[in-house]
Amino acid sequence: MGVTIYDIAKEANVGVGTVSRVLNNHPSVSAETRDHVLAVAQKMDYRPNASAQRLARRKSRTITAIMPYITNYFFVELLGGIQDFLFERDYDLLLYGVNHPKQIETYLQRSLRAGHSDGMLIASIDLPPDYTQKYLKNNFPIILVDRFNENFDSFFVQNVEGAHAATRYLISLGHTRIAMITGNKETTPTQERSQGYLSAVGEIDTVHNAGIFYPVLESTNDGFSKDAGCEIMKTILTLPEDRRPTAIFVASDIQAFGAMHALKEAGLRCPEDISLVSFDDIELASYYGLSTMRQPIRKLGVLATERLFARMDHPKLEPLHRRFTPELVIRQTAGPPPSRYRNV
Amino acid sequence: MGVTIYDIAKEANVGVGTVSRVLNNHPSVSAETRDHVLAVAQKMDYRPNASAQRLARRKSRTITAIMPYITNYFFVELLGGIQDFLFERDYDLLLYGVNHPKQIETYLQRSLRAGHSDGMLIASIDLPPDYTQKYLKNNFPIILVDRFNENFDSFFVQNVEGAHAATRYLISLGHTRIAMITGNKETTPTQERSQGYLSAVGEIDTVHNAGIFYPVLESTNDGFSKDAGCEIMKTILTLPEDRRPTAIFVASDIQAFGAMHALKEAGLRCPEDISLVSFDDIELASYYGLSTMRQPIRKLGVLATERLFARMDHPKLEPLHRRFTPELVIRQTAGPPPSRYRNV
DNA sequence: ACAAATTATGGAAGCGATTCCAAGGTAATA
DNA sequence: TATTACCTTGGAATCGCTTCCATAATTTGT
Repeated sequence: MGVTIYDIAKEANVGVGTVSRVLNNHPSVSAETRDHVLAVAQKMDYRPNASAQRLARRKSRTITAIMPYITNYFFVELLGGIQDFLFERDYDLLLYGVNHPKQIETYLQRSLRAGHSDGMLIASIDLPPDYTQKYLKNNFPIILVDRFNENFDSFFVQNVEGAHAATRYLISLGHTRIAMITGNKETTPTQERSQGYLSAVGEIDTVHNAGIFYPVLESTNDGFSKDAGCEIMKTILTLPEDRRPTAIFVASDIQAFGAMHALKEAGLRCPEDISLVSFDDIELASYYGLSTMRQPIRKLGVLATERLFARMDHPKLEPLHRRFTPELVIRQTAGPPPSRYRNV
Repeated sequence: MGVTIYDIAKEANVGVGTVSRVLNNHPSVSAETRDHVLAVAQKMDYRPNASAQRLARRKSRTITAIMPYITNYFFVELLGGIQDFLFERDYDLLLYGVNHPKQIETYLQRSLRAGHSDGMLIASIDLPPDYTQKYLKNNFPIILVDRFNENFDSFFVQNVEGAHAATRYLISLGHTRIAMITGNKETTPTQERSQGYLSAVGEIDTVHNAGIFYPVLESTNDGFSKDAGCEIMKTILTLPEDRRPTAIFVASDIQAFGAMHALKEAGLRCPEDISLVSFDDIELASYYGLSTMRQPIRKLGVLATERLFARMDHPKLEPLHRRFTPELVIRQTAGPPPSRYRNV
């Protein structure tokens, strides 16, 4: 089929070793020979065979990223951070996008084939325990993003603290009847953010927890969707007004969009009637004036990839855990409660 | 390092050929031998070496997708379509996300290495002419998405017709002073959509083209951004009211969001003061009531990938060109012009 | 019961690179 | 001039698989 280094060697009257050295910029080749071989390679339209190089070098110059197609924004932003870094290093990216939870197992299995890639980034996925063992045993370089595992490098935001800060902010505005809208119960962000929320409302006697609301439908995904947010808000609005929360901490921007929609449909205004603070700070949040907790997503991607390369070079590094504190971005969806409900 | 089929062969007292056949489900192995080999492989925690398989099989079971990080939505949606298809076929996806135009050349170059991947999807990128030649010469399977090239399979939407339909819709509502907001001049969608727009406004004598507005700043990307849309709208709003358009065809949803923002800031309402129709129908368009031209993005991804597999099986297929007609989705951002400007 | 066809198996020869080792040639040192 | 050191070079061995070919063992047909 294609031109091989043997063809070049023959044509250029040198050995294959020399051709290989020229192609890899090895120093011990005379300038003369180098130029000649290069000229021949060019003339013959030589293109190296990546598979053969991978086998011989025992390196794939490829890394794998596995992540769910959660919100578009998170996905793209993280990917952008990763890819910028890889481009500089001349590495390729194998992407396993998870549309359905059952795909995770398959993908993790594939990633275990030797020579498949040199390392892996696992984002927003809880690593199954048996795979924890497998990766540890193989000493395969992996980095967790947006999740914590003590055995592996982990880069994640402090969900508990962030949720706590968001709720505290609502309290500081004078709200005393606060609720939370969140994703499916079994997801990690839901659990951690709920915890932060509960601790904040529990701290002050005059503040009531008006309830934590989960998506009703058992959806295939994590429940962090516009529609879920909309449905949940509708449910909340069926409450009699004197028991209805005046402020809601929404666990994701995308749900907050849905919630705002439901408010608008019900003829209620935000923040005049109900205040919202959410979590993520996706691109459109700024645009629609959502007050939210900002996560440094792109930064997470870049730093995690950087660490992956460090680990590929030095497999024996101790696990590193870096936590990032989300930052409150104040915009227009949260304000004081309606005067009739104002602080005692 | 790892366990090879030779290790298994020795341990199981069989030849390597037999081990390979077992692992590949080749029919001519006795059930007995098969079970035994499988048991040994399992026991030794054998994991095949992907690089060696690629080299020996002369197949990488990988395809490459190269596409710009344009709007998040387009990107993710297309990728989702591609990946769903690949998952079924047990193929891997190598992703080249383009953040900056200069990366394109590098990526195309890499894709040309033999054994790198078995085929490629090129989305929303105009193929440089010299690469057209290279791919043709190599007979490397490539499929174009969202772009047309007569030499290759192309899956694309009819921009001209779509823009024409959008503009006609505004005209049908009674508008006579219409403008267009679009991306950078040199991009294909801008050119094609402008053409459709111009032909529509040119068809009727009473309708005036109030101008095609491009992004002011020379941005590194294509100009289809929220900010660009916002800036352009601000410029338009500086026009004296009797020369200001009553309707605008915006070449992308994302710019329309920016334009709506500018309108709101200026205290104008949509559609009461100015009507908008845009293009793309990204996820949030439905949510914010944007009237727009819908592109079947995911479908494009699935069909293109399907075709890529057909081409990998039969490299000699004639180029196939499939055009998709965008569909007008009527929501709330377009209505009749203010009464004082209503039709003569 | 014997030839022919079928089924299982072992193992050598690839796939196309990298890399190490031996060796030839040249220059430097004494 | 002899010895040592260094720079280039050729080519065999290797990476870990697949696959083809030859052969042995078994089954089928007559």
